[in-house]
Amino acid sequence: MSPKKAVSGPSIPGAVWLRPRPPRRGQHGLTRERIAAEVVSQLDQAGPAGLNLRSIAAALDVHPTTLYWHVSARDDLLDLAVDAVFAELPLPSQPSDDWLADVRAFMHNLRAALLTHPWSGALASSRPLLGPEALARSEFVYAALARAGFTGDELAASAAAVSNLVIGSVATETSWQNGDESSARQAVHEHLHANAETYPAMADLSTESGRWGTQFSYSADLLLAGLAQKAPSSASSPGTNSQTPRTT
Amino acid sequence: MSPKKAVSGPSIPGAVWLRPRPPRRGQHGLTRERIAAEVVSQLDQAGPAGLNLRSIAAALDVHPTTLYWHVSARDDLLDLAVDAVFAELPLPSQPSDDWLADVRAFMHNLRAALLTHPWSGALASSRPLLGPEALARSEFVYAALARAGFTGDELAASAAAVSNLVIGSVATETSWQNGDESSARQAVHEHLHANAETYPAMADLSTESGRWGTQFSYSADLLLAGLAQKAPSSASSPGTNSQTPRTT
DNA sequence: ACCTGAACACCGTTCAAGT
DNA sequence: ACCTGAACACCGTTCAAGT
Repeated sequence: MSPKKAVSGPSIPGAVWLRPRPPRRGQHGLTRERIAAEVVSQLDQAGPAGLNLRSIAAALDVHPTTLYWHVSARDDLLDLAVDAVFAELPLPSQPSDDWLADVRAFMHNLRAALLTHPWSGALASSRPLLGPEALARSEFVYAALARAGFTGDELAASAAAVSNLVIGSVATETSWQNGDESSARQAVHEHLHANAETYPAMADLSTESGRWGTQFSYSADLLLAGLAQKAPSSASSPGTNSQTPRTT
Repeated sequence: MSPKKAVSGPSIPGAVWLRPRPPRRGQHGLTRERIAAEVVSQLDQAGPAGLNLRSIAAALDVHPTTLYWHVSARDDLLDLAVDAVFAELPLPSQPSDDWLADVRAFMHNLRAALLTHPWSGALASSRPLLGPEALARSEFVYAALARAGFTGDELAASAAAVSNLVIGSVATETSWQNGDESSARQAVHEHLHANAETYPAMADLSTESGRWGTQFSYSADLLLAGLAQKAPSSASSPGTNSQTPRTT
């Protein structure tokens, strides 16, 4: 049984972070951090479907059921792992004077971190991100957008748009990579081409890979252009009217 | 064993659609459509975690393993279910003369359809959407954006941005609703407030629910503003903010 | 072509017991 | 406070056999 039986813990995913912290370290020196690190490493190797408590426990040299002292369910492990990925995201100690550049950099950094662990995009999109590392990054984005003049609901919506676009993009991208991407891409391309009358606009999509990066960049720039345009204090966004965000 | 053993079928999620169609109907009149409908209904009741082959088979009055004649794995069932949700999305038989309005309407309609089946957002964000119903909707968006003048990679990136933002938003929104949302919201609010020094910008976020809709709307408008601004043939987008001069 | 039936390997979680 | 050990209920998938 977990310690301090769920004082205020609602049963949503992400709820690990809302419960009181469990004891620091046991006889085996088992901590949430060590567990999280092992989960990340096994997810990297086997993906979410291949994750099981028994092998994690084995790697940590404890009995499988021991894990239940430190977390309350398998789902908690995924929350720990996702937050560990966010920890890899560089967090500028202080913001620059260009909020738009800060947001753009955040988007690209977030994508990079999530791509390093291909399972993380899908997980991040399907559970509240309430871990301390994730919250710290959110705070950074909120601060940048607040400098742009966004407040209240519009601030929240702007920040959500930024995260959702990035996380959604990475989730889509990595969902292709779970199998043999090039052959999948080829099969889809043939399928669209064979049904060119029903899908005229999509019929001649490029079959080349390696376009994920440029396409993401352009997607991000679309949103950034909208942010720059709608920012209440557009004076603080040097690039608004004169030059639209770069297309790298 | 599944029929026509995987001629070109790559092992990604979404691959059901890339394999040759299985036989039409068996002795029990079992079809992919009937299976899909049952999966949707059980997902509505129990969510993805509660889905199991045995109860689906029972509801369809067949032996559990019979399902393997019609699909090749549990994962295929999820693909069928997601495409069935897309089928609920109204698809205008012909586009209007306002591409921006068409895209905006699509975004709101897609959100509405996905919210009807709270499990669908997370699934849609984590697998390629290659079903016929999903492709037909993609085609509609591509066509609208093509009218705006987007081509090639920029067309693909624009369409991806639209879907990814909507699907990502819904996935986030529904991930809160898997448990007791109001108490979760409350707990997070308290947590942020208790750590107001570390999260100054997020500290006084509204704790009210019912803001999902307005926030989504604003998020969508941010992207739409970017699309309008960057559209090569912006003449065809009547609703753009006239104050933003295009540079290129 | 479509479905059955038995069987296998596995997995998350429980609970009482140890120290 | 932390961990063990046994046990339970369940679940996706296989394969050979039926019609």
